[in-house]
Amino acid sequence: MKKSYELRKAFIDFFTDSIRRHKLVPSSPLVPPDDPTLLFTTAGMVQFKPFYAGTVPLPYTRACSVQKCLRAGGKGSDLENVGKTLRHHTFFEMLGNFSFGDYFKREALQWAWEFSTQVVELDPNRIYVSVYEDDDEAWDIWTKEIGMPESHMVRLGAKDNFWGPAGDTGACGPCSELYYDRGEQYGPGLSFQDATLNDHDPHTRYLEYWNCVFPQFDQQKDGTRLPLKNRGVDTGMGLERLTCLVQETASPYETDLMLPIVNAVCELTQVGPYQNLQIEHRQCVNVVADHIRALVFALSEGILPSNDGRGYVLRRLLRRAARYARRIGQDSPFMYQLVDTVVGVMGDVYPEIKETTDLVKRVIRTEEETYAQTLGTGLQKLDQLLEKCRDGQLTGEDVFLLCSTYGLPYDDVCEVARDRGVVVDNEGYQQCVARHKEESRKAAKGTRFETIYEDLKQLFSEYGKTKFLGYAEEAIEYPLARAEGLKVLAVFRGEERVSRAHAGEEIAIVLDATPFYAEAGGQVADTGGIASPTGYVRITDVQKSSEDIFVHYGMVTEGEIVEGQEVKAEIDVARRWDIMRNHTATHLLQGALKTVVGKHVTQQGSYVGPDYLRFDFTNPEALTAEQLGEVESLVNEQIMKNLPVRCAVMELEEARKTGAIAPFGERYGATVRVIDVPGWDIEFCGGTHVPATGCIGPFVIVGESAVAAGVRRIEATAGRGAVRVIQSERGVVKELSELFCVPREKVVARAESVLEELKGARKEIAYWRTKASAQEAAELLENAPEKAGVKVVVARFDDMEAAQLREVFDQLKSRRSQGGLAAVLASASNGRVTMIVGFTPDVVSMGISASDIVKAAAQAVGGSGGGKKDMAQAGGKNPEGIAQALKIAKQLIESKLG
RNA sequence: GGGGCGGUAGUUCAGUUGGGAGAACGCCGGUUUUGCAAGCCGGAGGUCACGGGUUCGAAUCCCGUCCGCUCCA
Repeated sequence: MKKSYELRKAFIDFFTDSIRRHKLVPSSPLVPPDDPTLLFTTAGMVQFKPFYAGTVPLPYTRACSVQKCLRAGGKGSDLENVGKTLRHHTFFEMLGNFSFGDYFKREALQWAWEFSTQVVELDPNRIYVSVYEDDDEAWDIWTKEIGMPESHMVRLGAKDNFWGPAGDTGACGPCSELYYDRGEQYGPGLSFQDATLNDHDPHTRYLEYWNCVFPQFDQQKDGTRLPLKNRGVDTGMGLERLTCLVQETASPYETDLMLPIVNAVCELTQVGPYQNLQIEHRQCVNVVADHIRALVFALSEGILPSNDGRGYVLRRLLRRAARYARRIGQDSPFMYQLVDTVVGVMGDVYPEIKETTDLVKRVIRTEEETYAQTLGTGLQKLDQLLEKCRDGQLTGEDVFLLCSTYGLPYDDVCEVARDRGVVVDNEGYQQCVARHKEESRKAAKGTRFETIYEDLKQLFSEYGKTKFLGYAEEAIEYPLARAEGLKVLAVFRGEERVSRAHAGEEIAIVLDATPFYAEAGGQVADTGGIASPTGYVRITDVQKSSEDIFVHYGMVTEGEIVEGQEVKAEIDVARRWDIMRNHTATHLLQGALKTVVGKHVTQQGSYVGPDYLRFDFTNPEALTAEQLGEVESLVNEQIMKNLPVRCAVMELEEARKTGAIAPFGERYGATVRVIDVPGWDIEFCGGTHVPATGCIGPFVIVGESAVAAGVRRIEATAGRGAVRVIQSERGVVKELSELFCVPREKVVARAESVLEELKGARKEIAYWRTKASAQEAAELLENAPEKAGVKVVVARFDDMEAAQLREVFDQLKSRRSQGGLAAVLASASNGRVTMIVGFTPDVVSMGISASDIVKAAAQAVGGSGGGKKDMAQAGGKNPEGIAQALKIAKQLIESKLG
């Protein structure tokens, strides 16, 4: 029986042989570089999209690959199907052969047939085929040239046999799919046509295993389809399914690719042997086995679970797996223990997952633990809501609240409610979900280039991408700050393309070439100005579109600017120097971190601006003060060596050989810039740098913090920013040393002793204050008139706060153990009045409210107040009125007592 | 990108039209005990995330920022 690794090899050998001559291309990362329309690589053709579109020169016209794919978020997600069917996966490997303007349907189909029947020796009589409804060409190739009987054929509509595009735009076209009849035991008497046309194949008797797509259209953002520049072939065969057919297992989960993982799940959860499980329980195991593979691969590429974008997809994968595990009685963290199994099965083919094993385990475990906590608080909240609901129904709003706010899955809510005999308002819940989705969708529209997207696209087709002058040879030695003779290609005011714009208007400008760097790779955009013969524009931001059109945002400050004009552009060169210093310093920092903290340090993001830089990287724990000091020293040493900073543009493959760090992967076929600080750091980078490290000047780390679980952030500054930091810190120390009248090195000890003294003094003050107020309280009480068994104390203290007045009242109360007490106390300080009125409980029970009294009295001091019946306070701005206020309060209390 | 919830003692949290910052556990001291656990008595520990605003007065209301959780895109 053929093993999965033999099948991979057989496929590659078949297509790279001397007849077929395909170029073997390595799998691209799961995160497609430079394709924001796509969350993940969902098919083998993703990395070749520009080849079909014709936006890059073709390095070859035939290729084949074994591509790791993830279909778990966004368009083309199979997440919900995993567990429901036996054939779906979120993570899988796709074997594919591709033609870009080279061969077309005939060769593609013949080779698919040949590989199926002769190389892996599937039974020709059990192969069936579908074609797109009006694709007679493919139909004829199958029936007339290959000899497929019409009884083995079916024509299907766009839903099944029109593929793509991957993402929102790009290559798409009709396809022809190969199916394999797995035999009577998976659907007795079921015909191929009935299975595919009517979806009558619950046990997947006819397993679709190879999709041959013939891309010939280029789908636009608005949905229209233009002819594709390089029409060709794009096939994809799921390795898991092929292996299932060749090894004749009941499902892909029982092949040598998945079974070791499946068995490990069974062992860890102690459910017993997989073969003995009921079908529902098997599917739970499948879900865990599938999702853990997806997680290991995605995490190894540096994505971390988070609450949006790709990270959110990972979080959902993990939680879905955890939820299914709970169904088979596993409610404590365990999945992190499966990482080794996955690496054992896949690590030889994909060595990248071997290098990150520890980090991946740690991330998974933490995520499992936090999910358990989320579920815990969610269940607690559910408990409260169930207590509250009396008529035996949980409203849709409540259920939605639990899901959207506390993250408790809908299924779990229903389950618990059912056990308590409570009905769930499913309809109301669905309404809430629909409303929520609608609101989110509305809000998501209107991203940066949405409104002028079509115009930018047209500019691209007319003029090509904006030429960035900052990469020019002379610019590397010294930033190219100024350029003349540039042409204004377009001017935008808001969403509208205009021919001219006037002083005072906020606009966006596109030029044919520019010295301005557009924000990318963490480096902020340049600022500066654009001068035309008739006006001047102050530029504050520059962004580039996915076609590399630079859009300069700014305001017309003088005259007017007109489309078609020749203009001069000048960036703020001092600011650019600051940015370049910080950027090169960032590279030195990465090198230093790898040296001091360890090789596992990988970049998670960065920010490079004129005044400081930020660098996020993977590390499980905070750096110690010693490590930070060492990193800072190492960076400064590299600066002092004045190393040259070299920049080279080369092919990706060539660049890889240099050992350059490519943190987020690169699209194949592209040329890349490599920034090399010899002997210290080499990485792919599109940013601008100083010519030699000596230009950086001093480098200072200003902070270290956590960004997410397993990710730390260092903030630092170089050059002028660093000088400012040093000067300001020296200033602080100097001031302190002068204040304390001690030399600098004794400042800390002195501050400590002063704090200690202060603490003691405060205690002492509190002690004496209490004692003094006790004394005063005694006297007050002694001299106070008594009416109806209630002592009425009215007194003025100055320079006391409300809290201190209350303290006096407390003293009075504790001295008046028998009989009632009413107190009115006031204080003036800094031209403001504070007043409190307090009663003992028996006074309150006579129907007098402290709050009413204080309100009435406060009017005399030009203020207001309020509080409770037994204690109220007020404030005012008129100290002269205190005597009057006290009088009013006294009279009111006495009249009520009387 | 948008919606919801949250940030109070070392920890888990309470704090009800805005009016004395609290509980439990943990910690320290004392007492009891052969010793330990437990009990009893006492104590320390808080920029109520941060910054503005409203108010006589804000943990509480409003606005903004940061962070965490969560759902959707």
